[in-house]
Amino acid sequence: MIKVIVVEDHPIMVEGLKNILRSDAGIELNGDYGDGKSVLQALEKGQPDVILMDVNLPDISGVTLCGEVKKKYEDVKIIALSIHDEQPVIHSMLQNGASGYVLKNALGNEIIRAIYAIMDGEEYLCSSTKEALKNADMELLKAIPRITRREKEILQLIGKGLTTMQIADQLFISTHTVESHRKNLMEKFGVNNTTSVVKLASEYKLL
Amino acid sequence: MIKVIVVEDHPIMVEGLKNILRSDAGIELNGDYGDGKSVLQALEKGQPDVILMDVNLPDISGVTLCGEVKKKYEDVKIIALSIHDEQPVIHSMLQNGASGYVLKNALGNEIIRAIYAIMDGEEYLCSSTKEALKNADMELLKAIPRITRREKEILQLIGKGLTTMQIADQLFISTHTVESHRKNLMEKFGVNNTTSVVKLASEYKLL
DNA sequence: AAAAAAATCCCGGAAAACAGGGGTTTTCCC
DNA sequence: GGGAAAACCCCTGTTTTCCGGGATTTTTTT
Repeated sequence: MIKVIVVEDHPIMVEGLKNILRSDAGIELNGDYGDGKSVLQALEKGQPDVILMDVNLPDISGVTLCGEVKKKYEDVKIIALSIHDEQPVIHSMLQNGASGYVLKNALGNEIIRAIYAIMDGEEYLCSSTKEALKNADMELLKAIPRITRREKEILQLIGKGLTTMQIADQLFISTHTVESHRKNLMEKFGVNNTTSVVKLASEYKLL
Repeated sequence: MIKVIVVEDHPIMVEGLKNILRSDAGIELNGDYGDGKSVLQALEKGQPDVILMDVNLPDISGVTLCGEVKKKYEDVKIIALSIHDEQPVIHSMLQNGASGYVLKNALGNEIIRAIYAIMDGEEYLCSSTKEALKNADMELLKAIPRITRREKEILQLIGKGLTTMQIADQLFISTHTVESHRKNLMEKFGVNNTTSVVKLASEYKLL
């Protein structure tokens, strides 16, 4: 029996997943958790074979959670579940140790297939995910940029529509500093204006 | 028996909803559809009492679909299902005739409760939705701005990171015209820079 | 304790966006 | 069909952002 746990904050979705998993005799559902903290606690008392993990959780990002789980329990396989097909999101999850990536618009049996595939040591990507990755060559694929606390702070204020000067005033730093951060954000996101930074940040749920 | 149909593009979610609806003896599930077009077709051959409708569909926006369905079949009650708790989204759905709004992180029985409530002629909002609406007084609530074809086009190009001049070139209009549209977008969204426009548009899934 | 990363500050010129004005053509409603 | 509103188009001056370099001081990590 393959032991599976589900990490997902939408109860209706959990309901659907339970249903799907129940339909397969070789899979045993060992509990579900609505956020990152509770699953980390639960793992201390024993690990499943596979975690089905939503990428958007209420407390911490799926990318971070995935990395932490794999660091502590390297044998646990993780399948990412997501509504995003943005390449950097997919890429970041895989880099953080996920063995599979299945979009939420996938059919139920793709989940089952994914579980068996990764138990066989394969990496499983659902068809839409493959489609999304196909166009870019893996080498050039950008991950979600890692931004610092301060940068995030400034990003959020920019998102609120504040100008450089207003941000400087609010954080008690000079406008030059704000501009530096702005510049670094553009650099990290690989774009050349703040609008695009905000758009990407919004897509990656960084705001 | 209350006849219900589900409009939702995530099969796993549909699975969960089916499960929940099956558990109630007074509700009968009359089919599910993955996009707006197919549900409009299906409605021509007969209407249910209630439609559970996802706000984010692959083909048309839930807001539009809701309006169209209500225009043709005013007796059909609609419950919006959504992951967003943004006020303008909620407001727009309700203005377009939805009788209920339930967030996807709601518990299964909230769906059941919502169905019965709206069949009694009430309006049903789940607790998180009420929370989201509470802070703003209803009078001032902004709906999602209605933008024109051209404006949307320009919005998308801005979202791609193009400058005014690049957009002008691409659409064969002058930079001044682009700036006018930019201005109108800011006006309609009630903000004073493009970055905020893009952020909001992204939240409302207008890009 | 050394090295790396983050956060802070600085400049000047070029490029773009913004604000506030105007006008013409569609579209929609009565 | 006619009037109003919306959509679309254009212009000028001012403000803000962007780009290209810098530099110094804290943290954090190894």
